[in-house]
Amino acid sequence: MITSKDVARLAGVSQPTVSRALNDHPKVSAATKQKVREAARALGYAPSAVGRALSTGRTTRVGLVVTDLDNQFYSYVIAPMHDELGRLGHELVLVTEADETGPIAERLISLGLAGVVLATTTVDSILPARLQDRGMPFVYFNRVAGVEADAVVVDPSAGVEALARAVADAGHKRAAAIFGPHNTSTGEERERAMRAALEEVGISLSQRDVVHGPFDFESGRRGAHELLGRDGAPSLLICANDLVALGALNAAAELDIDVPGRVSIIGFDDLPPSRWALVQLSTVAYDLEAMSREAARLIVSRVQGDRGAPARRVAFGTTWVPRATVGPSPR
Amino acid sequence: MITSKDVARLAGVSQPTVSRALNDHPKVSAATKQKVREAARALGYAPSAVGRALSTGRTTRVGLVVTDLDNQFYSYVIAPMHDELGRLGHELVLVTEADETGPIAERLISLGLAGVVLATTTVDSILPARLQDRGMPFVYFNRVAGVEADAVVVDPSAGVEALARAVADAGHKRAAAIFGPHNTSTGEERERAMRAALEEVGISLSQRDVVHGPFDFESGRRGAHELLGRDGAPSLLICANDLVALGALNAAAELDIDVPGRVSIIGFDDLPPSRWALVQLSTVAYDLEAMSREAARLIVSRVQGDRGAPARRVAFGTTWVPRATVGPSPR
DNA sequence: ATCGGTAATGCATACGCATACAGTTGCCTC
DNA sequence: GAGGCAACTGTATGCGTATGCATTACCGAT
Repeated sequence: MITSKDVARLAGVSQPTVSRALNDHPKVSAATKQKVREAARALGYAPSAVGRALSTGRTTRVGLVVTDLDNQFYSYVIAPMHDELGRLGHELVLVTEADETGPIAERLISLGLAGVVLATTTVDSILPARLQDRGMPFVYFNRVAGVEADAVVVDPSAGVEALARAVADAGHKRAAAIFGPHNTSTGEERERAMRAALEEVGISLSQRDVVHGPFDFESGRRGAHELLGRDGAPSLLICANDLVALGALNAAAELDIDVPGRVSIIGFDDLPPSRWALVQLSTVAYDLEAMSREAARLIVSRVQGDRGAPARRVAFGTTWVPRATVGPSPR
Repeated sequence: MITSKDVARLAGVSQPTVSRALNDHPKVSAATKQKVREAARALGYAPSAVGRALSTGRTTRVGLVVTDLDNQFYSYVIAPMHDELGRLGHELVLVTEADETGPIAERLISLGLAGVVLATTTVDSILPARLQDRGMPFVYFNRVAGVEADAVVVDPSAGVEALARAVADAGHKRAAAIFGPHNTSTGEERERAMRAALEEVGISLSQRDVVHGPFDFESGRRGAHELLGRDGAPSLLICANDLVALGALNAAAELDIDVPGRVSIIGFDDLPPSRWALVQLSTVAYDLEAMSREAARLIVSRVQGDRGAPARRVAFGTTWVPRATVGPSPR
């Protein structure tokens, strides 16, 4: 390994001078900087992030904490977040932990992360409190929990209300729903917003026609098989997110149920597959890419100093995007 | 920050004893280990990966180098690779670099990565040679380049040959194709295998009916618009991978071309969306998850010592998976 | 010519951990 | 009862970088 000491020897200066020269310290002469830079280039010197981290007590690594990394939702989060972090001189480290009660806080500290983005916090997780105790900066992404902290969230109301009006106008009277888990703020909030909006427009949602499950394809597939398999099923199926809706759409195809002829299906997120011509899922959209980038910016600004600043909350609005999976209520 | 020195003070031992105790060094008495462990727990001590890395000259971070992180193919790679790395006590750091001629080798060294998985190497990339010069262990994933090194690859032949026989039996005589980029080993190899297999069964592939493009959805969409828009287009469209095929399928939907009534479409990879009831893409399958895990195991074993061992090459076989997008040739 | 001052650089050290090596026990053996 | 050995544990040090402080050199001013 090539160290700053090697560069120093070649440039004929001391090691600290190399450090200062390469970090563009103002009290190093231009001539020396030039000399050092040339020596560094000649040797192909790359400063060790490890040495720097130990010396400064800080790293440039940001952790993205996700429990279900195989959920495709995150593929649309990771790319922009990683890109924005890179732009800001930071790296992305993926961290999963099935069990948030375990020693994950210790693990995050141990990894030498500068800060953390929590993307799958459940409301009963003790992780936020632990992180706060330890002084580890963090940002909630999409979901929030008890502890006050920076957060990037979605405000479902606008999109959901527009959706409700649209389906009411299309003549739907009874809805079914596959909602998200109760222990996530996102699940609860969307469910609350949706129930309120449906009630507002006079669409009924019987307890018999509601199931809950994780935010994934299989949950949608299973839920739809259960809800749509029966006789006299509602004409409208509302899903916790797009992946659930895609699962439901596929279940409908498996059951040979016409969409939107017999049932209309609605998602939430507007992931790219929803826009496919083959799919054309009606959904509630928001700017997930911008949201991912915003989370990156928030955690970096938090890491770089303003530890004491009050918690910021950035909310992204939603819009209703009607596509081919919604139609008039049959009969 | 809580350090081993704090633990040492509380436990009434020296710092090195803490280090040895927690690393289960054989020459530390059981009583001392117990005492140290209790002190560590009481303080919530988490060993600093940074300090350890500096001291041992090694980290547990593995980089996954990808140019187009937003390509959904990688979402199906990242989850299992991350999981397997975690199992082996390592972390995954994502690294992208649009320009592989830049100082990326230096960056990889600088980041303090123990090893690297190259997932989007082009055959003309200088990165592998650079890494080899620097003594940075790496593994080719899916694609390979000039420098000899560990590699995890797909052998397309079995699946492609079965595919060719199947479509010949279905009466197809003329094919079109959207192949991958010429500067990727994967693109070239699949094209070669496919051309050979088609020739073997007497299906023609006119130069007019071939386009090349990146391995993504848009490439398939664009290519299909070009190839299928014309009169007298072939009855069979072969795509470089599933994402390309999904793009092509969607283009067909946009053009109102019946699949497989007027054209049969074939992919390569068997990504989960291909299995959706809505999609049912006929494709050449291999075990991408196992492949991702294998890459993780290879790089870790390389990092943990056997630097000198000869390069290993693990090839995954393919099978032909006929689904709904392939049918008999019209007329 | 001497001195103060400033700009530039070197010296010493710290960060947290691991490890070679040097002690310190205590116990066994003869 | 003395020497020796095993079993532990402490001391010293190094990893690569950054930074406070001391030092040098050189300038201008008196």
